[in-house]
Amino acid sequence: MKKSASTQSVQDYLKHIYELTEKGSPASTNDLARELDIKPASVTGMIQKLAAEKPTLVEYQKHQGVTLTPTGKRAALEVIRHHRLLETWLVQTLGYSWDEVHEEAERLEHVISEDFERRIAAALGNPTRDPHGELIPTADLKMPVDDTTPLSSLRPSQSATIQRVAAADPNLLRHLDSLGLTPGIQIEVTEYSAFDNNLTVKVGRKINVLGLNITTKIFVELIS
Amino acid sequence: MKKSASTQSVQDYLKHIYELTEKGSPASTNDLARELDIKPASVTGMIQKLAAEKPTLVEYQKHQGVTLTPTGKRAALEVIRHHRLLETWLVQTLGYSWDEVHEEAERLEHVISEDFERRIAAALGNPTRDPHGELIPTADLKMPVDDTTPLSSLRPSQSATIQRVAAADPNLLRHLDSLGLTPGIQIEVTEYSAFDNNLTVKVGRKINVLGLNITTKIFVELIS
DNA sequence: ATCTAAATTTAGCCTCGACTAAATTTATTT
DNA sequence: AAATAAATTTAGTCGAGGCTAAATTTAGAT
Ligand SMILES: [Mn+2]
Ligand SMILES: [Mn+2]
Ligand SMILES: [Mn+2]
Ligand SMILES: [Mn+2]
Repeated sequence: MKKSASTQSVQDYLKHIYELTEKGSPASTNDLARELDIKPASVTGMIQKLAAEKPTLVEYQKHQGVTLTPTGKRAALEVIRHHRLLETWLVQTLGYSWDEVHEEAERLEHVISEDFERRIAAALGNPTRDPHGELIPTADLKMPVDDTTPLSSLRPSQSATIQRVAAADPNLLRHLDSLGLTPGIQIEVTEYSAFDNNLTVKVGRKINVLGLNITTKIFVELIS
Repeated sequence: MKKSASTQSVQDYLKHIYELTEKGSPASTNDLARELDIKPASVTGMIQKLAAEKPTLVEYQKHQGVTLTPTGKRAALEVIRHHRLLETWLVQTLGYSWDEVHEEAERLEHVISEDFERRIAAALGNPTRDPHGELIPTADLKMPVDDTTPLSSLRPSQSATIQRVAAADPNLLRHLDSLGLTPGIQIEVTEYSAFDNNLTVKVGRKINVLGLNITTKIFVELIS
């Protein structure tokens, strides 16, 4: 067990590299710079440093982007686990709403101890998803597989349960909350417009017409 | 309302200057260096920078030590309030013991939002003392006056309630806990030895003979 | 195949906050 | 009043992690 003691900065780099490489391709300098809100030149510098460290965290080929080594991936999942457990816990025990937790968790994720992590995980009953429905990496740092489908792919007469809402913008989150579109909620698609891809969705007794910008961000599990 | 956004480092300096100047005299470079575990030369450098900042946080005279300005004092109390609320909250809601909380609070104190502070304060019922009995600065950043007396000044037949235990060493804290010497507990002094200043103290039905090293660290309120 | 635009890297610089070694000031003893 | 010791400050250096401006590579469009 190594205590690598990486900095806040390094942890954020690893976290965002993880997210950008989830679909398989390496993370580009520019994308990383945009996500981290750091200038591309600075990102190049940091990536080069990371790629040169003792236990290599990152695989880097000039002009080809970065990927994580297994060690780097574990470090990233550690931070992501912290983040998602913290969000869950802020909502459950301190009454935060789902649009408020991200910013707070963004800072706390870097400073809590492994002991703290264990305690909140236990207090919450080892949850598998955070308030937005994002999967929480397990204690041994494996990311569970997500088998949800985007709401945008459903068609009339299909019913489903909302599992995950992939949105960060607090305004959008509050809007979705006001429509009742939150994880755990059951919905039914009643209409589809091929022209604009709008879906008409029944939530409880309310009916909403949702555009692609929303339906691609909501992930559901079909009810057979 | 200014968001000064001071760094972790600056916050720790201010906090320790506050503590060292509580008895009236300025904090010396060396004392500060020892408390912060930073070399004296570095402390001089930081103090000089702090004394030169836009809203002055610190009063500094070469070779005469530092004191806090009202602004600096407020900043220090803000951090101390965070620390003590966090300790209280870690103990109450996550089952930490009083010898474990300090280290965790030491890191969290710098990253929680004012919103977080308000939420835990409210959830705890706006407590006035932390798990060690230290007074928690109020929401408007005033430090309540402490009117306790050291246990060492009591004499046989006097009874008192433990209010505060001024110890940081986890081993000592665990020892005191095992003796039942914790805030809120009632005690009675039955014997005093003028030779070694030992006090014999009755706690519940247990009798302990305590040396100066312990009795000067326990602060009580006399029962008239 | 060439030209251009976008992406990426290099080079040089900066601030923060620490450190060591050396100089200086203040305090204590003789 | 000196001499010595202790405390403090100065001077110079370092690593982390940013930034800008300029050079270079790669990718896209004729
Ligand atoms: Mn988040
Ligand atoms: Mn973060
Ligand atoms: Mn503490
Ligand atoms: Mn601290």
